[in-house]
Amino acid sequence: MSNAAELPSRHDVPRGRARHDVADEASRARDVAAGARMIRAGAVRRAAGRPGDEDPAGQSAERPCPAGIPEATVARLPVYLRALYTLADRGVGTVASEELAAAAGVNSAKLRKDLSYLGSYGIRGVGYDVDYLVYQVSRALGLTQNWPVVIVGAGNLGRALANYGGFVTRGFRIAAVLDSDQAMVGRELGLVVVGHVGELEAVVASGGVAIGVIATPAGAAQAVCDRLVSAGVTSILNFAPVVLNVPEGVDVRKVDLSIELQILAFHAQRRSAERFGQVASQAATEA
Amino acid sequence: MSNAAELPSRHDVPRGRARHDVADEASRARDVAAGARMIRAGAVRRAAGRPGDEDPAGQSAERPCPAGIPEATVARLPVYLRALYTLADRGVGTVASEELAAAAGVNSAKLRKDLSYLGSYGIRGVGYDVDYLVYQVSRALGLTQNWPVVIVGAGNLGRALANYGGFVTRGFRIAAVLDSDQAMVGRELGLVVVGHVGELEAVVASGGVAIGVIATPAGAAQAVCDRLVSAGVTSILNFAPVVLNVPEGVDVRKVDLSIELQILAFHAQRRSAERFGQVASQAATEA
DNA sequence: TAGATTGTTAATCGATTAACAATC
DNA sequence: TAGATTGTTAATCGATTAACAATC
Repeated sequence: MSNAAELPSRHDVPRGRARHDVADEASRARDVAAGARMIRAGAVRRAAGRPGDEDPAGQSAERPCPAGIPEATVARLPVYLRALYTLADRGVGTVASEELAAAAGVNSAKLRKDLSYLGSYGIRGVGYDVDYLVYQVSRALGLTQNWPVVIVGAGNLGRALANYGGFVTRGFRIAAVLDSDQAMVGRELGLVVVGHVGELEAVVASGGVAIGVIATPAGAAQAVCDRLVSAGVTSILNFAPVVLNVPEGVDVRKVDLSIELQILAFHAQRRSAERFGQVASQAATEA
Repeated sequence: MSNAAELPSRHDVPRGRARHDVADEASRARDVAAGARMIRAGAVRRAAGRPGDEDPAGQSAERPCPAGIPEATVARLPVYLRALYTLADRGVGTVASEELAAAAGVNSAKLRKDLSYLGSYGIRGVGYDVDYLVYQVSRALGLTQNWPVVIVGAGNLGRALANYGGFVTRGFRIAAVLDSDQAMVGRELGLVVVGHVGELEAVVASGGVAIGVIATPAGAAQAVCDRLVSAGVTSILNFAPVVLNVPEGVDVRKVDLSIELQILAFHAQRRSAERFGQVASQAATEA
């Protein structure tokens, strides 16, 4: 199965848009070697290297950015992608960097620079084709694959995650939700049934799971992490409030409510301090 | 009520630690003007300005960092604070930057530089007093106040947040959980009863709420945000997958599961690409 | 004192941004 | 062509880090 055929399908989204040949953005990757199909053919070709390079094997569509994309850029691509989907749903066919940047909450120079790391997918004087850019950003992020994810911990948070719609959408699917509590095992959450955490290794192996989500209490997180890593998981999203120790080559991202709240508190305090001079915040002391 | 008296209490945590005069870290801020109580008196004085400055008003303890703390540092302070609490619970009285940095998952130079923005709270040749540093970091973050928080949205996520223990702990308390669904109103979540979202303005006003958490569906988030802002909330933690528009002076932080997953997917893809050359990841295509 | 560790310096690195030549 | 907008340059800004003087 080609990657292109796994482009997250948006054809289920009702739209009444007037635009060219949308149905087959996905097919573009397949027959891009056929060349100059549309206005964009030049841009696609250029993505492989310098203008004028011929890219005879048609690999530009397969490997658009051999050089590394800066971390800060990677972190913003999902935001752009979301904004692009919103535009597409509104029937917008083409968008200028200024508009897209506004929708994403960044400035346009940053947006253009970020997108330039993926390749030259815009048209000077015109803007970016929304669907085409959706496809290119999706592909850069690895979302033309469908990543199976295992969620460990079926407490409040794990249940929230399993029921979270955005999870099942483009690029990810829940392979399993596991819990150590037998009372939890067997319950239906979203589309899956909670399994016992003892199945962790089997689920990872049989499901080809590369991404694990830790939604356990803090005390259990490191042990679960160790087991995920031993089983072959190399990407971990950690909701437990602990710093996980992982070997080289394993990627951990952390989502931490209390840290976010504390950062907000810092700024709130600073604002109060500015308003009241040296006196502490009314907002908090009143309560 | 003085700020110092609102230092988040840790006396409920069972500990068997051998250390000096712990009971009254909180009181330190009150009588710090009394001066040289301990080895640290010198450091405290210096925090106000250059070594040798006299700081006759004793304001150093009230305003330790007149200059701005870098954003990157602010974001790490909560991580240090957590590591410090863990050390304190283990009965550790003093910690070197190398150890604390390891516990927090950063390098020691960064840790020392970060802490230096708060003041000079270490002792050369010795390290940092754990309890004292807990207090100083807490104060820098504004956690010596107790911030009332309103959570809007009592769906899966809102319920998870309301039940989240870390929420109620040091520095924050849930003033209300609100939902637009009458079927939800009246249910008990953690320590509070779900109210109707119509009460939002009243709750914010009467509770002196400065921090709002948006845990609604994407479609409702901007409207809720607007109402929170109108009501006077200037710090917002947004779990809805939308870019919120807020006026100048309102601080929004975003927690977004699908963005984190997408960033993980990017790195996972890159690792597969490195392993297999140009071929796409097995992990995902197998499944 | 001698050993240890902080707080700070300065060099390096990466990210942001305005401005504009390229070009649609 | 003229107007518009991209992609890129270069300057600026902020963050990281190793190294070490200060000093406990």
